Amino acid sequence: MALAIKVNEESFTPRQQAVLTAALDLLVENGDGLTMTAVARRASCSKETLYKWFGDRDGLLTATVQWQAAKVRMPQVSRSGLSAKSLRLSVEQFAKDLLTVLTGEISVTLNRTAVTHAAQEKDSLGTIVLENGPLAIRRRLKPILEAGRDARLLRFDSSEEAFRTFFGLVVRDVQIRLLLGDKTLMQTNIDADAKAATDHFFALYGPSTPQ
Amino acid sequence: MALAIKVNEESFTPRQQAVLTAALDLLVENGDGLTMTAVARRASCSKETLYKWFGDRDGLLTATVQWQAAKVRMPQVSRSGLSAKSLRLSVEQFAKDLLTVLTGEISVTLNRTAVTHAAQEKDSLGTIVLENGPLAIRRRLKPILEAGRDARLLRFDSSEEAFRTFFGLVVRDVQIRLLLGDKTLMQTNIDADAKAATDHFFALYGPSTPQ
DNA sequence: GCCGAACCGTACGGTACGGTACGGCTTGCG
DNA sequence: CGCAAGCCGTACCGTACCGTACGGTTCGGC
Repeated sequence: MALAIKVNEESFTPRQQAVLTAALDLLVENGDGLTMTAVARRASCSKETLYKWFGDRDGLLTATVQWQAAKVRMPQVSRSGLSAKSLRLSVEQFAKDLLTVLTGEISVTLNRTAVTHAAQEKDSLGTIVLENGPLAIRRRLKPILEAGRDARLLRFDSSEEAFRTFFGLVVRDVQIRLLLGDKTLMQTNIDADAKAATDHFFALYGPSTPQ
Repeated sequence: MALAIKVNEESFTPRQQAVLTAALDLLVENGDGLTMTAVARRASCSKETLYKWFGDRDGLLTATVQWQAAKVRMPQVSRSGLSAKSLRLSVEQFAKDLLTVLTGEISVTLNRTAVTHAAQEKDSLGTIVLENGPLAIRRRLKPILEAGRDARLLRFDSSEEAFRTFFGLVVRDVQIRLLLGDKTLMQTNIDADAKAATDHFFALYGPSTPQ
């Protein structure tokens, strides 16, 4: 029955969170290893309890992804003093945080799980990951960009387009390669990549550049 | 047993290709619907034949993905007359082709399949898709970029970095959103997006721009 | 026309897993 | 103490699907 979205504000009991942690661990260490029996054993609970709490396997999966995705709150960047330098630092920090999260094992696992789920006409996990991933990022970055525009430190017509370009400059092909299991992708210093992406972004949208 | 990579040069018989087509159709129309029984029924062949030809389910899956991925050869762009205008047109055409392929149903299905596969410590499909997707694109675009640099029409230190930035500018968040089943992503005119990406790329790497 | 090879259709075994039922244990409460 | 509720552990059932076996049919070679 899947319980739809139950997490929004009312959280889980500690015991339930222990179960979700066990489920997430199983997901991370073996993508398809999330069987109800395995979760029950790992969490030292009974399958009956799992079904009582989460309805069915999909409900458990959804709760796990939702719960974990909501935990991935990247640190807020201060948008107080809005000088050219502070704006640039904020953006660069944002790029760093984004890359750090995206290249993490948990993010890769969650995205893989959601993609697999979406491959079966069931897009609920995909929606959750989208909502807590790219869209959450957008919601957080957009005000910063718009503040930068108001302060004449950035130029763009559509903050949506600006954000998506920023996303592309930062992420590039990193995420898809990780999802596909590419191991030749060495962690070439996230800091350097974030700095380069920020340079590019300001080259495109900075005040002294056309368009 | 999976037959490792068998496709490289020796192709499949027409009958075998009909089987692979059936398998691909099943994949596209229902991601997880690729059961041996379904393929056999769709292709009007016996399961015994499937196992004889492809070894096991993984072999069939691998053959299907490999065969289809190899078919996705984007049209070559001419790099003959290398004027500023022709280079720009080549790059823009490349962006268009890339977006067209990536947003296609077959590409989404293949990538989802490969991601799912990679989520199970089996990265063979991921490697195949990587090899025929991003890496093939890179192999084809790099010489164009380097020719542009030789002709002083582009500036960059590493063609690898230039390519990856291009990829990011073109793809942005489109692919991950499609893989996650986002339906709010209207096809906002691939041509316009390709043009914008090309503009950005030349703004960053064109001859009159620092860095 | 005969034979063997390839293949179709189907039935069957084995297994993995989702979901349910039930006995037993602990805990809190009157 | 007695009882009820919640939960653990486990046995169990039904189903889906992989992989195999086998009889029947088509087809090319001799």
